[in-house]
Amino acid sequence: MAKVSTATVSHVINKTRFVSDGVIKRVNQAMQDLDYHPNLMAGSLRRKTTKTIGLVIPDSANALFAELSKEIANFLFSNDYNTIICNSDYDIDKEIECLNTLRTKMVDGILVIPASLEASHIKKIKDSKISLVIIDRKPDIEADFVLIKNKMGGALAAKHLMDLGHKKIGYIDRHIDHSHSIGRRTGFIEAMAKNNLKIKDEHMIRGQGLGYEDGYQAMVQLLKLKEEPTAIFVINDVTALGTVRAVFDNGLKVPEDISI
Amino acid sequence: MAKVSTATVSHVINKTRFVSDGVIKRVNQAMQDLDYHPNLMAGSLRRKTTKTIGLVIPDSANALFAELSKEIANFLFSNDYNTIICNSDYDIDKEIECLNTLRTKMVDGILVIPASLEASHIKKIKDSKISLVIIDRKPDIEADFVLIKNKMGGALAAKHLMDLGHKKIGYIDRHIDHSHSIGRRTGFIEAMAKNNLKIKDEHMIRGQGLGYEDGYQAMVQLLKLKEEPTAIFVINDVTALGTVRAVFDNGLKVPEDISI
DNA sequence: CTGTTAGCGCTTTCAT
DNA sequence: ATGAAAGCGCTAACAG
Repeated sequence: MAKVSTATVSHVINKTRFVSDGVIKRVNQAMQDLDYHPNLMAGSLRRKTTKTIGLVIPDSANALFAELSKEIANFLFSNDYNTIICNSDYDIDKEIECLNTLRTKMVDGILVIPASLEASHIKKIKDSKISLVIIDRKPDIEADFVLIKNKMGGALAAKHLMDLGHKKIGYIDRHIDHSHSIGRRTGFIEAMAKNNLKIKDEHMIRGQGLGYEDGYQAMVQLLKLKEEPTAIFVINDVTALGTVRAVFDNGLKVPEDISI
Repeated sequence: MAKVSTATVSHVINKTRFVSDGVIKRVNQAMQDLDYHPNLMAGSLRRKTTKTIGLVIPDSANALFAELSKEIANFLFSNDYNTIICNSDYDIDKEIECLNTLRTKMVDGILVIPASLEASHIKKIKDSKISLVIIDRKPDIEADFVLIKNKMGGALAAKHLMDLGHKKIGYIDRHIDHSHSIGRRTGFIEAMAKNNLKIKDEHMIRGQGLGYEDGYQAMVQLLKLKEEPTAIFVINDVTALGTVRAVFDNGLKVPEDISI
């Protein structure tokens, strides 16, 4: 027995042909002995399916996206698919490059967390026969989406803080409104309104961006007020870390009637 | 012009044949018009190189590994390679599965952060003609490695804390010794010794594992002592987060002569 | 039921 | 300088 194809054998087993257990064992043994690994490239070319999925993501090191992409990759792996990860770095041109490369690599499907709402290039994928799912943002094209319940998230955050006894609650976001901002804020404000609470104007900080430093500066601003909030909602984890740091740098004061 | 292959054209341009600029432009135009994307599978099969690299990693969501894998993927992408990420979950069997899949997908090279020092399966890759680089750990096989300077890291950490004025420094790790543990601890202790300082036995906590809860419990133990350390070295980020939380839950006391 | 063959879409080689 | 053809390693279709 000179050479044996796994693929052939498994095909034989699964589909049409009968092969005795003995033969299967011997074939597998031969595969081991020869250290034979079937060339999936060839198979993919023939079968027209690569068993790989592309994931286009703005920043795979971002804690949320890292967790997300891990789960995606693991799920796909356990279903016999592999994942090619491609960082767009929140840059449209890179996103286009990613998409084109993935297409050229003949991935069976693409998952994309769009860098922005400008999505004509994503529409091109949709128009091809590659399967497409858009995650986290909703550009104005026809496609399958997996989205966040922003409003509910905002409401839950407000409820959590109110349950802890907070009444003077601050809100930190960047000044540009996107769907996440709007949804979360709406949910947050509505939930507070139900308890007859509202965010004071001076407690609503809308800074430049969503970075660590932005959170820091926003909090510094809040700390200058003569009436500080006792809790703050921050739109995003990284920004929140900056906020936390600012609080520490200025001394943490926990009111008696509030639990952390 | 019915169908044009990018690959052919670029080959033509780069290697042997001369094609006028006009033709190149027209070909590129046609490619756009037809929305033609060359099938890299076919090319790979023929060329015997896939322009993709496999990365086997214990947990791609771990902050350190996430950062690392992002940098790797970005670097490779900008050099015209793609990255297939595969989580081993610190499990040897999964690691073997990852390696085999990657091999079957004909990746040009594999980067692996081993799940353990047991590496006979990694040696098999090394023995094949797939390029291999081992990162972060050093199993006992011949290969190319990228390793951490643990001893230096430990020394730097000690120096940092001593520079801040700390003299009573605690040390949290799990009880099992691996190369990272040994290296960092050695560097740390030596650096302290240079300043005639040492870690008190009761300030050296060696717990069960490296999780958040392990860090928490270790710190709780330290906080029970009548003489607490004023600073702690923790072997790993996640563990350290647990430690920090334990400090907060028990009230943070900053001695006057110490800066954070 | 088993063995043979055509062909996936490229790239490389060979002939013109 | 250009065109034709072979073949990468598989799998699906087709004979026998």
